[in-house]
Amino acid sequence: MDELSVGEVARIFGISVRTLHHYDEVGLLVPQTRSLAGYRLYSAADLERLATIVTYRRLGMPLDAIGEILAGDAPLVDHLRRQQASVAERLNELADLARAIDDALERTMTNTPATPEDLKKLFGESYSEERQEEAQQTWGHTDAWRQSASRTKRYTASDWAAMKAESEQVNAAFAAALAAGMPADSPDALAAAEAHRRHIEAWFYDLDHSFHRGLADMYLADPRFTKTYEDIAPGLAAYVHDAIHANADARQGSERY
Amino acid sequence: MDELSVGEVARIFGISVRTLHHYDEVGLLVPQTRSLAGYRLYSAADLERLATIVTYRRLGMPLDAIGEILAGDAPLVDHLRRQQASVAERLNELADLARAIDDALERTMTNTPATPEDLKKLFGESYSEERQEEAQQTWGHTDAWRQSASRTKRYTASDWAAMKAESEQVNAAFAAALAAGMPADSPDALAAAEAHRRHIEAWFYDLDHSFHRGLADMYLADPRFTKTYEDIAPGLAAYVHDAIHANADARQGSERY
DNA sequence: CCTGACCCATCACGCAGCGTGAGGGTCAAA
DNA sequence: TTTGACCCTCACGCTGCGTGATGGGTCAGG
Repeated sequence: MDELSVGEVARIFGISVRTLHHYDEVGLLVPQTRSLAGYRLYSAADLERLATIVTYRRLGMPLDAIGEILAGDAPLVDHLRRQQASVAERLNELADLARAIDDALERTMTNTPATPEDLKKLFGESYSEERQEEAQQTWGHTDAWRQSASRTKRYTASDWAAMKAESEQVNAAFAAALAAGMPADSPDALAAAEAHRRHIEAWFYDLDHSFHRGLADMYLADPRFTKTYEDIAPGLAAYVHDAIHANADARQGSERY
Repeated sequence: MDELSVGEVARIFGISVRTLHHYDEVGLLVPQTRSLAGYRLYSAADLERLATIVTYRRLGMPLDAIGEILAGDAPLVDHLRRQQASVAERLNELADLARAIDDALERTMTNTPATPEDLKKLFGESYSEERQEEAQQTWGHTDAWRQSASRTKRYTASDWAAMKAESEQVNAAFAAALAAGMPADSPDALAAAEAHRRHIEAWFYDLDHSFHRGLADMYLADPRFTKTYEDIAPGLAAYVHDAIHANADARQGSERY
């Protein structure tokens, strides 16, 4: 007898035994005979029918539609067209979805706050989590710190990059004035000091001229800040300090509000 | 109190009440309070959370992934990337499917025998099922009919269209020879007659020259055939008849096998 | 005759995300 | 107080099988 068991049929067609059981359950492919022990036995005709089923299944057709086709109740072409239409629709939906996800991804990327890793990449040694801790200890109770923290926590990597670029321009202005031999109370130096103040206001916290003086003092007192400026040009730290004080002197009288 | 019931929330977000129930069941969105009667009451915070859920749901994200994002257990970007990958994969699969279905459809179409409707469209009044019946009565017992029937029953609409185009060329050849004043035994007329014979052999049944004569006689005897030719050009029916006979005279002697 | 290694069988739950009743309280207006 | 619109909690249904659990069948070797 050339009748095959479930396992053999499954291997031949590359489908699972469970699938054959399922087709039997729903009446899509009921094997013509059973052995005495109740084993399903598939005839050549069954295999032919199964071949058709597997083919249409690969086209994503639902089982009941395949049943109709095999029963001759409905023309194949109709089902194929319906399949075609539904696949086209899902294809469109998926394409929309893909675009929506791409958009979301991009928006998320550009809106995601920078991670400590991002910051290390941007600022090198001058950024470290311990230094942040220390600063938190020292300044954490001040309004300026809280304001700064609440703003910077939402900064993205590109925000930080923009900030850095701007701050380098400010430093370059100081360095240029120093290199040109301008005194610390020259208009150029004052302009640089004012730009420095506005830069900090723009990115971190409100900074009036008296507070700005304090900051300048700290730049000289804390060797890490001093080093930052001295690395750019020797004498720059003191120059920046003096310029800021001169700027505060010059402007404080003219503040109006 | 600005707490909303399920129905209100559902309307606002354009989702179903059942969906809200489901989110509650699986713990994705458990409304903060219940009324005394057990009604779900959604707070502003709940609505915010729901807005996020709905957004990600529109991106096709599974509920548990959304849960993780909301819990802060997993970064959003990871999930978005996974979504992106899986959507891209499904998109490819669907595109393959679409192609497979198109192929299947085309194969099916080109292999599907033409229906009587197709034939009526192609041949107009000259095709009718009664005429087929009548022809079956008259010729059904002949070998030529059987051969023709067994071949034509598999012809598709495009096969028939090709046959029609070819037959019109043959008729045009006859008409041209007639219009040019060539006698029915001129080489052009003979060539047309031979083309006519081969055309019938190619599409319908084996046709030797003696059988061809019989066919020519019938074209004159049956007024429906006669009309077909006379509609093309007056005198064409007789001309075709004569040409076929002349062609048979000319070739029959030279037939070698 | 027993044992083991594979076959096969029939339940029956699981899944993903709700849809869709069934059966029964609740609430505000008339 | 009745009505009608809402709300509640089960609980099954859908698609096409995957994945055990539990229990017999078959065949070769000891």
